[in-house]
Amino acid sequence: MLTGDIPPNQTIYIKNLNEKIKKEELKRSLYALFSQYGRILDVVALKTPKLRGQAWVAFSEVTAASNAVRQMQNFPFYDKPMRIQYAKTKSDCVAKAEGSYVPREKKKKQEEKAERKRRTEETQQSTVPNGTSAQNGATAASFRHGNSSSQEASAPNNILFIENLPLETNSMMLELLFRQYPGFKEVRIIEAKPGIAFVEFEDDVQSSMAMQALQGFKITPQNPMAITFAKK
DNA sequence: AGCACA
Repeated sequence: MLTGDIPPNQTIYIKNLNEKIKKEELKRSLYALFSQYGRILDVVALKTPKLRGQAWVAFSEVTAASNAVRQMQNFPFYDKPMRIQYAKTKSDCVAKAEGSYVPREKKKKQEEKAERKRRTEETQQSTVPNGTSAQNGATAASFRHGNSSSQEASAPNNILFIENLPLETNSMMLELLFRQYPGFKEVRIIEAKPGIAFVEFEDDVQSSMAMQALQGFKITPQNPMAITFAKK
């Protein structure tokens, strides 16, 4: 029983998170860590007694969630292995995107079931609101998904692999960019292979943050950086 | 262990 019998869901449920991490930092780190698998619609984390140590990450695609469940299973995140499953229910942000969102009023779990049934029986006269959201710019996902020769995303690594750099890029330029992120250690360029570089951080979480922040960064208009984790 | 969105 690895993930239990929970059917695939575009939202993942994460538990065994380090409860000492502040909510905002936790959400940002989760966003950075998981955005390599696809577009993230929302990250939810609460610190209430019942819900601390857990979080939900909603993706725009189920396949992104599936990859995340597999690849990040037991990933040591703030010194604790993440336990990841599919969420049991649909996220509000997803329902909103489909136009099927109904704000919850005070209700108990039993009434929720009844309401869910009622909702599906209703004829779908839901008017989709104005084209909402889709606010964050292009990220890692744009590159990997748009690339026909792309394979599986590499597992998280404290070393980043940078491609599509202008040929004249030197390590000083890259260091200026990457050293603004915590945990930065060093840049390595390969003289024999212009256009690529490796950037090392203290750990995977910090490298992920930098990846998220600088993904697609353009040193020249023709050269959006493509950042992935280096292969181990 | 624990499945929410206020």
